[in-house]
Amino acid sequence: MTKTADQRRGEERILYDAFMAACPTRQVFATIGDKWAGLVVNALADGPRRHGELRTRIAGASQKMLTQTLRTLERDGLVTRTVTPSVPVRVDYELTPLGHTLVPILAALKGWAESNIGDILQSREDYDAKVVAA
Amino acid sequence: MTKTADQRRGEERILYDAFMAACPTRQVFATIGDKWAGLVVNALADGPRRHGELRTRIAGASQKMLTQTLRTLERDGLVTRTVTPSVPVRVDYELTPLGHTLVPILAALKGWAESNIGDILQSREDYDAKVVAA
DNA sequence: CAGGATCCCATTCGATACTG
DNA sequence: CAGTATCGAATGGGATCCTG
Repeated sequence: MTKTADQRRGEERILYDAFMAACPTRQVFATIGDKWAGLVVNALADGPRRHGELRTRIAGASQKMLTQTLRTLERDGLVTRTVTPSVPVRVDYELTPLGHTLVPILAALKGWAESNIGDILQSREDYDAKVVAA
Repeated sequence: MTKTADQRRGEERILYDAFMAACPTRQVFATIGDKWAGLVVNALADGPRRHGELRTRIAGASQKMLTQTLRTLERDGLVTRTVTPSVPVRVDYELTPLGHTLVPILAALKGWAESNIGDILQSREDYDAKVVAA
């Protein structure tokens, strides 16, 4: 009976896993909270884009990450992928209706971020200054 | 002149770094898009909590991650950390006014997730079925 | 009770090279 | 042009032990 605490942790962890598996928010967060997904959705917000266009618009994303992100979004039904089998293949990505409903949410988040980034940066400076002093 | 493409990538990367450094949304996302930060903010939405309470409410977060997340949120000025030097130390965490303004945004995201999780899960099933078939 | 310090495994992501 | 495959570095995150 000495490991009661540890055992409890283990049980909590199992409960947590079950809870998480059923938690919609986290599952969704796993996709759209992704490093690139938000940028991609924004880049697609005002119309379809070709793969190459996205690479340009989201300069900095490696081709690997871009493809990977697009696959995830496609899997979740947020974007469609349309292949036109011409001579150099052409692939277009476009937001689905569901994907479009996400845009305002992201916009709200973006708005909040832009409104409060000043305070946050200031807070970080203060905090870091205090830590150095301590 | 043969490595033009590579060089362009490198230049894009530098521009990207500069852009990212100045992009408020991404900086904020780095904090609140974190695996645990959202849960913590939610757990604090309706009042201050002690460290131990948070551990219980967010069962599954290791103590390390909880502390780390709280530190980040504190640094960003979203929560306050109050130490009461009693015999067993007591530490309370509470959302700042700024932190509270984030709650509705998170709630919107949560609402969207809960509304659309069904479609998303269905889409994943369909997608996976197609992949297996291919 | 709160949380710092370590160890260590799993995943992420970028760079590079290759295919249709 | 779009995408896949592989490798290696970096990071995230959990388990454990220790302090005030």
